[in-house]
Amino acid sequence: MPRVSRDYLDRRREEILAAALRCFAREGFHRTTMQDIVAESGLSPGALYRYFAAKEDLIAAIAARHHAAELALLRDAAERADVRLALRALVRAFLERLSDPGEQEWRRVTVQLWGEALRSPRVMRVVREGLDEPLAALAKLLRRVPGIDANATARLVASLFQGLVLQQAWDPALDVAAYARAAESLIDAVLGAAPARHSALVRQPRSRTSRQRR
Amino acid sequence: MPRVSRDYLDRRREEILAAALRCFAREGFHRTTMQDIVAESGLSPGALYRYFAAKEDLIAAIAARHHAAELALLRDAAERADVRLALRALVRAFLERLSDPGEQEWRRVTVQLWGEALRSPRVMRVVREGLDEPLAALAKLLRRVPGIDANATARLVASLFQGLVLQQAWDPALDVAAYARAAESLIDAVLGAAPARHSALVRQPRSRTSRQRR
Amino acid sequence: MPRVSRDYLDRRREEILAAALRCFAREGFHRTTMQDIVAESGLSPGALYRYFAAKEDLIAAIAARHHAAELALLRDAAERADVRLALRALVRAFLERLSDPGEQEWRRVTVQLWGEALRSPRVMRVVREGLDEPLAALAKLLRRVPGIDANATARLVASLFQGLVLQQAWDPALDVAAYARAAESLIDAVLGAAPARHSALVRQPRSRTSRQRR
Amino acid sequence: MPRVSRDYLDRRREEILAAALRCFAREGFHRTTMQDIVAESGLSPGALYRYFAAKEDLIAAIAARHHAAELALLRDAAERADVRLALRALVRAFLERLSDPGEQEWRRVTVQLWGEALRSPRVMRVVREGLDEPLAALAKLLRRVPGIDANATARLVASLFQGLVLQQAWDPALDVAAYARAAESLIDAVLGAAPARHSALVRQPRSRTSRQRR
DNA sequence: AATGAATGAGCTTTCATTCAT
DNA sequence: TATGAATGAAAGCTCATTCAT
Repeated sequence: MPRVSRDYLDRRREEILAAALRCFAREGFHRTTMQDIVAESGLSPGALYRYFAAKEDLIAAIAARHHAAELALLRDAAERADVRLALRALVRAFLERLSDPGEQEWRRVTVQLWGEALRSPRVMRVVREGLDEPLAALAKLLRRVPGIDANATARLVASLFQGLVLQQAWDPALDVAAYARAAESLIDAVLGAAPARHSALVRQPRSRTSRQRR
Repeated sequence: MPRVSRDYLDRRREEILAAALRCFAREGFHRTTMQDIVAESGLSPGALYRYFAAKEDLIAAIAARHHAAELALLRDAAERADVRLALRALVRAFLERLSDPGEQEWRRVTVQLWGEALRSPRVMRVVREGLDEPLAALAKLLRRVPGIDANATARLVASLFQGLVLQQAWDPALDVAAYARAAESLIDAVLGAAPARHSALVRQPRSRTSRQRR
Repeated sequence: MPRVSRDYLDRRREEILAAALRCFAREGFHRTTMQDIVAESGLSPGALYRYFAAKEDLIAAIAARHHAAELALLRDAAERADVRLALRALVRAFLERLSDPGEQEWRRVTVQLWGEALRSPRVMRVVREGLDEPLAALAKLLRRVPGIDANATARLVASLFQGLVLQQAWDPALDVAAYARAAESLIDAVLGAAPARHSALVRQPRSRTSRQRR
Repeated sequence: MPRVSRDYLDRRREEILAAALRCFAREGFHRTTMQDIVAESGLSPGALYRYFAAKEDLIAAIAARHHAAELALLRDAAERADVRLALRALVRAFLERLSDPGEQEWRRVTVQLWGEALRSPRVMRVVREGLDEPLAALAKLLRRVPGIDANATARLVASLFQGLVLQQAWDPALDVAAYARAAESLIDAVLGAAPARHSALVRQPRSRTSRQRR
């Protein structure tokens, strides 16, 4: 019989994940100590361990949360009837996310997750699910396009997003909008049609400030 | 006046890097201890530290070596007169590398490097050089294609390779050849021509066995 | 909100300092390992580091404690109206301390501190405070004596104590009482009066056994 | 049958000791590595070890050299017929040494030696000889003064010198000349005579520059 | 005699996790 | 439930010394 409401517990959980995310983005998984997260979250070590039994659980939970959001975004875009419009919506949605400074922390952590998956079967499971489901959704969409290998092409599309995440993590001043425009041209070319107008792409707030990460 | 030849020293250095690479691929940077590398290399800690003053130096040296090889591969392909042939040669060369089981360790380490760069300015420097030079070479090549943003498109191409490395690291059974074929179709589409025959792509030695690492 | 009382924490701290003192006296700063202190204190390394973040902190804390006690002793003696009586009280108090076998460890550590100060700005600060305050108190006292350089003479007096500490550390069988008597004669001579009776000087428990430490 | 002259060997030995002294003065015994001395002396480790079989041998050799010079200085002064003149000559000679910047390194090392003696029986032996012989010479001199404890007073005099060395090591800007004057007044008082003129005391080159030793 | 690469025990410090209160 | 002091294995790295050349 819980002494506090389920809701309260969930909120605490979210706070911890948010604190952990900030730490991981700032210092990396391995340089972040549980004490750092304890300090960032304002909890005590004992309290923290009631919610997450190990450091790796934090990593996995963050990854799961992350991928759920991405899959939602993808499904949302993929519902469109027209393949081209769907892909374009996807590019635009993704670009919007990348431009959100609040999401930058996710980005940095994502890249670390990729490497971490190679070490931890636990993280690998989450990360692969995070890729497989989007791949399936993309492939389903692309199967409507004749003359292409839908599965392989889905992977190409995934690569375009992964590469962008990576390159932007390394260089936050990267011109995301130009990348997106080029990606749309590419999509148009593949879909074998005249390029559509790039109506109203979100403008990339290119922060030209020196990006240093000590 | 050194007691041993320059050559001997260089060989030792290479042996150490090879030992470190094996360890990093197996256990990850952070789970690999210097003792692990010492054991793997058959040296003593003191000897190891004569060659590399810190663990991070090993990481950076491995990255540098890695990128030099990749750049060479890229330059080699890019010297072809025809853009399409150059890109195709590049895809093929890359695919061959990926198929080489001896290179699998590099792949796994590469993905870790990506995350590590976010934490270590030292590694970031090496990693960015490892991207910037290929990007410049690709952009130079793509500038010959009218109507595209050469720089952004170069990044797209880089993404295709990065995504492939990542996806293959996660799943060594990935059908690299299918990915390559789809990439070539994509290139053809962008270059605005009828797809060429995929004459003799290297066959991917698909190991279908599930690989688990504790 | 600490789980244990402030008092408990303070006691632990003192225990650690006492353990460290024993180790330092026995083996010297540099030959004493943190593991030695851990073993001597009965704590774990982690616990030790909760109280003192570095080995040097232990040294500095011991020095500070030491000097506070000495300053108190000096101030106590210096409050006497008569200069001669004050100096004599000081000599006597000091002699008593030196005779206390419980203080022998402090002595041995003191001498090491002197050298350590030359290397560590941290220790130097503590050590200089430990000299400057007594010097000021002595000079203040000596300013009442006409015809002498109070500051320089204060340093002479300090030297008499320092030399005694040093010589006794090297030879615990040293005849401290004889040294003290000679010092009192010297003080009498300087103060330009007939030597007073050496009423009741504490007897030095001369351990004549040769002490060897490996 | 030596391949090189005895003289050559001796010169090498001296060079090594000089290099070691510089290192010890700069970094302290324990922070100085044999590699530091190797670098400072321009030799190789192997060569260094032909002359001194262990680090401690260097320390002991430096101490022995040091004390021989001091004893000579003392004997030189003590030869005088008049006790007062002898002591005054001693003070003056000592003061000159202290003022010599070339000797500052010895001073810093001396203080470390004092602590080191407590750890190393080897060093203790040298250090005690370095005190006992001067004490004997001083006591012999002071036995001519009636009504004093020659041995204890010899120790007082030694303390005056030890304290000066210590205090100057901590603060090179210390007014050595004032200290010497006060010491002479003290001697005069003890010898029961009117203070003599302080004719030509060596001037202390008071460097008021900030004395920092990192 | 000299060289300098190599040795390897041992150092200080860290940190994920536990558990008495 | 929450607290935070405690644990202790293990990490990265150093350095006095040796010895094959």
